[in-house]
Amino acid sequence: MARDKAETKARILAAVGKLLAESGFKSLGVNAIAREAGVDKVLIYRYFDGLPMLLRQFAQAGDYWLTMEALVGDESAVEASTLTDWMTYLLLEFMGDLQERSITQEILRWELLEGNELTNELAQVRDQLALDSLKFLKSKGEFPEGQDVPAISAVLIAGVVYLTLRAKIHRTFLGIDFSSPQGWQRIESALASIIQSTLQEQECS
Amino acid sequence: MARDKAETKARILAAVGKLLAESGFKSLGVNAIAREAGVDKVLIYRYFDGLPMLLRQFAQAGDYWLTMEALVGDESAVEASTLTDWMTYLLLEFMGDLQERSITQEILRWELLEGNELTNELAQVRDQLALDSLKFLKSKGEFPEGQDVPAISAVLIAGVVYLTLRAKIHRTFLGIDFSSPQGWQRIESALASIIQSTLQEQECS
DNA sequence: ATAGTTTGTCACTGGTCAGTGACTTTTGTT
DNA sequence: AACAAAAGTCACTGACCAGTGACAAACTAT
Repeated sequence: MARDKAETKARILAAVGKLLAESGFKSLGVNAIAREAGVDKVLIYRYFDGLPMLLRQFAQAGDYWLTMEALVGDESAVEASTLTDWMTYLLLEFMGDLQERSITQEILRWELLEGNELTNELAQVRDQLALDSLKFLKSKGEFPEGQDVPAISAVLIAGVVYLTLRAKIHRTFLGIDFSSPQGWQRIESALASIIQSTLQEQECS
Repeated sequence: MARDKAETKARILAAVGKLLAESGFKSLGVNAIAREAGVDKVLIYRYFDGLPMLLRQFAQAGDYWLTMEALVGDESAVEASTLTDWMTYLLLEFMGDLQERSITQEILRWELLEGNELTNELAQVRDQLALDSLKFLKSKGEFPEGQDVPAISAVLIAGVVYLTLRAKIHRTFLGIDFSSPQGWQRIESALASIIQSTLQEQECS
């Protein structure tokens, strides 16, 4: 092997991503990483000072969520006018994006079992994204009185995350089939419907 | 130790529950179970034919969810009249109950990583409970047209499960503090509000 | 070119794990 | 009392794991 420290470090970092995406965090150990990278494990200790520091470094390179920029960078391209439209748009985009991100899903699974360098980093960026989204939404229209929009968002996002994580393991949940686009279609409609009903001002009792 | 096969089997099963509740499924191995039960591990193979069969047996003794009976056994004791009231009542009871069930939570975590004897059993009972609930709700009032109540329920239940599992590991989610009763209060209100808005017939446009 | 440092290889320790075979002790049956 | 089956003990294998120390090869600065 060519003696190239930078290259070796890159291979190790890449191996972390590949293992996470393909086999999950369960099998993410020093030995497995070294094997995957085709590198001696002692280099992990030498270059990264152990697994925790390696994970921290991996986290920093992270690109685990879409950004507000990518979401609404060009507002005019999005067909949404009302607060309801925007919130629906953001949540469905978030869901679609999450489904594509194997690594992010894996870190979210991890987060349910223990906190570590990776999950903390991910959680921080996620919360920031949610905060930005809420601020953005506020600019699109006043939140209805008496509705705790952050709490409602938390419930819906939590639901989306759970369904996404679970769908990778089990086909169905509560009788809904998540192996078919129809199942996801029902969830999308349900989300849209919930947002619409909940955010709409109730002028008549 | 007294030579009592039945007693020994009971100790082993009890050890599974204790380990699950206290240390999670990660540490649930043959060695750990035998150690916890104060029993030689070879007996696990002799009496249960290995870990998978032991888990299956553990699952059958299961009492992992509340039953419809316990929920609405005495309907007159519940202050709920409308469909909305009932659905809110069921979901909040479900949430409160889940928070108390360490073993169930642990199996739900497990379910997000892999399927096994325990998670399959749990999922089956859970789905049956949800089905019964929906049937019960239907007896309390027609579902509003154009609303996919099962899908909406799935989203809300998924959200509740995710928030419950996550709260055991991290204090906050999207800025909401789940270590305080106030945080959970906000979630409860949000759920009630979502159900109310979504199920309510919209007579005025 | 030579000395020192960096890069990478290798072999090892001590620990945990699942699983098995051989053993002793108790119990119940005849 | 004798014997067989059941209950429980013990010691071991082979595999994997994290982490470390000793070493060889290559590059660099003098």
